[in-house]
Amino acid sequence: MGEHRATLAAVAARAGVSPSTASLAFSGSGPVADATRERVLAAARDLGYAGPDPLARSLRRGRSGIVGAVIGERLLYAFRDPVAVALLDGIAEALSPSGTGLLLLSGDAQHGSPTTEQVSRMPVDVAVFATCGRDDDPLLDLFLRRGVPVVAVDGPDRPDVTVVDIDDYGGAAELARHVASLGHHRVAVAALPLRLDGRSGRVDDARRAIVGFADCRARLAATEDVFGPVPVAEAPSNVVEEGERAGRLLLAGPDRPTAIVAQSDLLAVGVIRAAEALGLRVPQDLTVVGYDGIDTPWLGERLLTTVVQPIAEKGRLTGRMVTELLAGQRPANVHLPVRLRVGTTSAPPPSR
Amino acid sequence: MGEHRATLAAVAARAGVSPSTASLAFSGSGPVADATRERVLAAARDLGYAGPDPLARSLRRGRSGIVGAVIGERLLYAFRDPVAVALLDGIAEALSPSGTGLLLLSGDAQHGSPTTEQVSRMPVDVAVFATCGRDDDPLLDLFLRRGVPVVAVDGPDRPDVTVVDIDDYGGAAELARHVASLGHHRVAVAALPLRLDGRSGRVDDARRAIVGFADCRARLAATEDVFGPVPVAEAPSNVVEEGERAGRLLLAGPDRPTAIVAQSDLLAVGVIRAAEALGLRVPQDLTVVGYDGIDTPWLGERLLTTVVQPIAEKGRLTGRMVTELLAGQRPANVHLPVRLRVGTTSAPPPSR
DNA sequence: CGATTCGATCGAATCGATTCGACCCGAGGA
DNA sequence: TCCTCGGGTCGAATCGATTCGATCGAATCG
Repeated sequence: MGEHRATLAAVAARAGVSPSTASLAFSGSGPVADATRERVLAAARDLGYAGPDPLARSLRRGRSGIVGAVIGERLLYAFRDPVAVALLDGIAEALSPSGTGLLLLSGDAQHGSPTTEQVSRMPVDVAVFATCGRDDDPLLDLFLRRGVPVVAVDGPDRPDVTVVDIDDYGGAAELARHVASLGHHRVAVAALPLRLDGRSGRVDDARRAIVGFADCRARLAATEDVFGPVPVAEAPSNVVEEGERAGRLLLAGPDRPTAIVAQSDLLAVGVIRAAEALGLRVPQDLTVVGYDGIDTPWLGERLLTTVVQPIAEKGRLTGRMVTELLAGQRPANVHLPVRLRVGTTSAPPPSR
Repeated sequence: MGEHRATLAAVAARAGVSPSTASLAFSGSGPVADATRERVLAAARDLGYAGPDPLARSLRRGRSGIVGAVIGERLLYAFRDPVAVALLDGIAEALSPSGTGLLLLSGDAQHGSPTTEQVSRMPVDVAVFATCGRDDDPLLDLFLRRGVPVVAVDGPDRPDVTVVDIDDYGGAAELARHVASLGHHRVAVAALPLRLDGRSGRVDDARRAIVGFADCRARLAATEDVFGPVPVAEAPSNVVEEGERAGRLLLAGPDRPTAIVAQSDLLAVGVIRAAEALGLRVPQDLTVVGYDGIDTPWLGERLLTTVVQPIAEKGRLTGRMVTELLAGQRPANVHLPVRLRVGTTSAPPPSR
């Protein structure tokens, strides 16, 4: 165990060839006589040499063969979000043929987690900001300064990053018009995190000023462009439980809304749970709508009224952007359309 | 864009110090006068130098700061499996303080995916076989040959790898005895993949001989030690849909079982769906039991009878094993206990 | 006041491969 | 027969940092 691992030079020496030839024998690039290759491979076998050291190879080549996926929250939360998972899967699938690996990175430094500096020191060829396209993410700048190309999903619209996003505003607006056309006036919003700092609860003006996520901001703007200013409860992360908390909060007040616009399907499921815990029927007593268009097994036969985004395609396209960047190209931004799906969780408000 | 990125040497030259001093100024290890450090940092700022190149640093240090997580199937499938996700989350959490990254690796080479060779060339300090502790995984040997320590979860019991697993046999046996004590004799099994080759359907003797996964094998053995040989339907991956297919298959025959033992909760949910589609009531007409003890929102108020494994702890412990290996130690194997949870999906067989 | 120590800095070796240009030699063309 | 051409091989530079040991001046100690 103490002995050092065999190196390519050692193998070359044993095979009686120069290191350069040994390298050629392994990498396959360049002409090598079959006999020589055999000799090198045999020597490698004798010495227990399992191929060139990835680190040395990467240093020389100038690339690591690794793509970083920045996910904002704890792995657990990101993985509970079907949208994030599908996205990562799409990236992984697109990357697979080239043998590129996917490295999970945590964006926001929290208790015990590595510093942003540390994270940006990871050897990635491209960084994908998967679930946290915050406008002013320091990590984003760090990667760019380092010369690492960045793809931002639903991310900030900056000239130096490639953006893949959906028509957040358009979808949210169409959804809002649907709710309005049913006759609702008293509407409230269960919002995605405005910023990843763990805060939750009712959003006041000060808090509202710092909305850092493009998607969250666009959806909220669309809703308020239809209904005017509405009460907003913020969930600290995109999970059912937090949707339930936000729902309880919104339904507790004296002026109970007749419709709640949740900024994601997971939050919507939570809101529905909160409503039912209070004895409210959905949609008879309360209309609840979501965003994303994921499977919602929690709801049984009911179909959530929501905006369906092309998740799988988003993932695939993101993956393609990455491979293009790896190939040295500068791909154009992509803006995907969404579609309103009217389900069984929206209805006219109860007549008083 | 064409100009080469600044190097530490360039920064050192501009600051009027030697590269060694500049290195010290960045890494912080070793004594550097404050004034000197300032000068170096200023030079770095001028040159747009964002810190040492991770690849070079890794080569010199001999470690990459990356841990590989080998997940057997497509990302999408692994992420749909709450057990796998919780495991990864636990690892990520344990790794977080040290700033170590988690690299997702696909174990089994399939269409379009990188070869096993390619995967084993990733610069990882430790490899965790997260959801695919196949006994004879070639990837496992490749990593070991390369000198990369391996942690196998539910993995093969080999002297050269660290194993974290649960009492699969014990749990499955207790579960089987529970089912037997209810009076069931005609029992069938909906099995996890015996091997990751996409095959599904009824398992004959030839197929049975190649059970490659320790957990799957142990659970099956325990069931048959109680009931004797039973019909087995194999799911090609651990998702609800495949459980449903397996369920339909098992329920289709002339000699319909009165109880189906699913090797995971996800499969059990699928089996229940299949049963209900056939007009069978669970548990009155059919007993269905699972394994894992995850949340099953699909079942509404019903509680699955299952074996609960300590998922979160498994993840944490796996993470700890990894950090110990990174510290150069050789941790001992861990074997976690499980617990039978009797829910509302098991009952005596219908009287004829 | 001479000897010792400590802090700050520097030189040079090293990590392990890749790759460019040069070189050699045998075969084919003029 | 001489010249080219190209397959096969080798030397040496290079990728970009880290780190060990040496050096040097200043401060401390006896």
